[in-house]
Amino acid sequence: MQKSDALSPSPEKARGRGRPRAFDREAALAEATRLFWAKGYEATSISDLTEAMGIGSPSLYAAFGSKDALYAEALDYYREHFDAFVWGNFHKAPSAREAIEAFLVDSASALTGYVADIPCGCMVTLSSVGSEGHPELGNLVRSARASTFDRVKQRLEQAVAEGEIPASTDLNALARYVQTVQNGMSILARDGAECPELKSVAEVAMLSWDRYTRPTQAG
Amino acid sequence: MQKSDALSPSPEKARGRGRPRAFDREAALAEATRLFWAKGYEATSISDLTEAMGIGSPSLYAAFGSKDALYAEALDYYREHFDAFVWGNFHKAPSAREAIEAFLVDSASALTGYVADIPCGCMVTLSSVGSEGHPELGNLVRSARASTFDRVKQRLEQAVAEGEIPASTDLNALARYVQTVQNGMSILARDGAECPELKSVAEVAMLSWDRYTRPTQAG
DNA sequence: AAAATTATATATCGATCGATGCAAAAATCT
DNA sequence: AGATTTTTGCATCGATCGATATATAATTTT
Repeated sequence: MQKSDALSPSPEKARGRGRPRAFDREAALAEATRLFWAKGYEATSISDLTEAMGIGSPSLYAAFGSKDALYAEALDYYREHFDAFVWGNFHKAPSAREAIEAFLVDSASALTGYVADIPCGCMVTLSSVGSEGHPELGNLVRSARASTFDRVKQRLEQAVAEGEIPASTDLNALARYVQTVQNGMSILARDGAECPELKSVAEVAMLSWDRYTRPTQAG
Repeated sequence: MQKSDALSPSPEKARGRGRPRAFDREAALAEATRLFWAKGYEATSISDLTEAMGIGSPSLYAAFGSKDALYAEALDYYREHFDAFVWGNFHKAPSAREAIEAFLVDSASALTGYVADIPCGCMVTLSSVGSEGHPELGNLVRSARASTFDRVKQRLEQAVAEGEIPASTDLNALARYVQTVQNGMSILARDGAECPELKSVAEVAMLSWDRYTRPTQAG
């Protein structure tokens, strides 16, 4: 008579001592992700997390193991649930130019919170984890940051193969450039830049693309 | 007989008028700046600071007041001693285009530590102070970040006044773009990007300038 | 319904955080 | 010289950090 598939959440929170009901792990992870995203790893304390999740610290440790492990899971959650805001149209675009433009324009929207009720800036880009004291998490976020470059460069290679851009193009320089612009957007977004402002940045940035992918000017 | 006039700030070795065994305040501030720069505000503890400075915590508090105040002084020290690496040629350039190009190219050198033995990335750009818990310092670094935009935009306005670029140019978009590229460079530099890589980014970025400052294509 | 299981809340752990009180020690002033 | 001044090193403060042991209560099994 009880199916109890491990997640039958009730939004009501039981206040009694003891065991009110198994908390919703997914919802708690979502809260943790938002908190880490908005405040960063070090600035987010266990107290902050347990308060936002509505659970006690033993439940947190039983469910996620440690603060580090929770952050790692939050990173996965972030990439799984929010990357589409930035990369969705990129992957659907028929040409590299449209893909890059979609990536930058959609980044402008996503990073400023115009597409959903989310913190400003990219959780991965703005994470300062790894500067000291957390080498494992540092490698994690660094590799996450590197994936932006990888995706862009891979798309550029495809564009070369398809003849969209000249084979003589310096794909590393171009991909680093795109990565640089998108990274910079996160910082501006965190400081309060608005979506239209960043969209204009994206448009200006694309002018370099047009120029750079046409080495011999042939108007 | 004694040269200490008891109320003029010692110009040279910063020898306190009391006990000469007093530590070198300037050198200590330099160490603190480097530490904050490399590790960030929250990740740098008082213990880290006192160890690097070679003093005890009471001396630190007597000399600087608090961790916050020390960070504020470190920011001043940073701007006073290292901004020239990035802005020196910008201010000397005869045209806005050369100024912007110098700014981006010199940023590539400075942010990757090619001009001196300094941490990678910009202390101001990468500072996550203000995300939570330190509103005063947050405003400080935010305004410091805003100064990049202000300087660039002011130079663009001058360029319009001098007829270097069309009056119809969207200076906000262009200045935000330059700011975005330079901010992004800091993140790449922190992740280990090399100087030549960022210089190529600067060159690609300048292609947008050439295109954007010529609204009616007249190649 | 009683027993066994499970996950919670309370309370607290040692370590470290930023910040200070105190007395010893060194240099200037008288 | 001695008295005063001032910084330092040692020790420690209360608060908070991340993490855990214990006890209790709701759920599951028998």
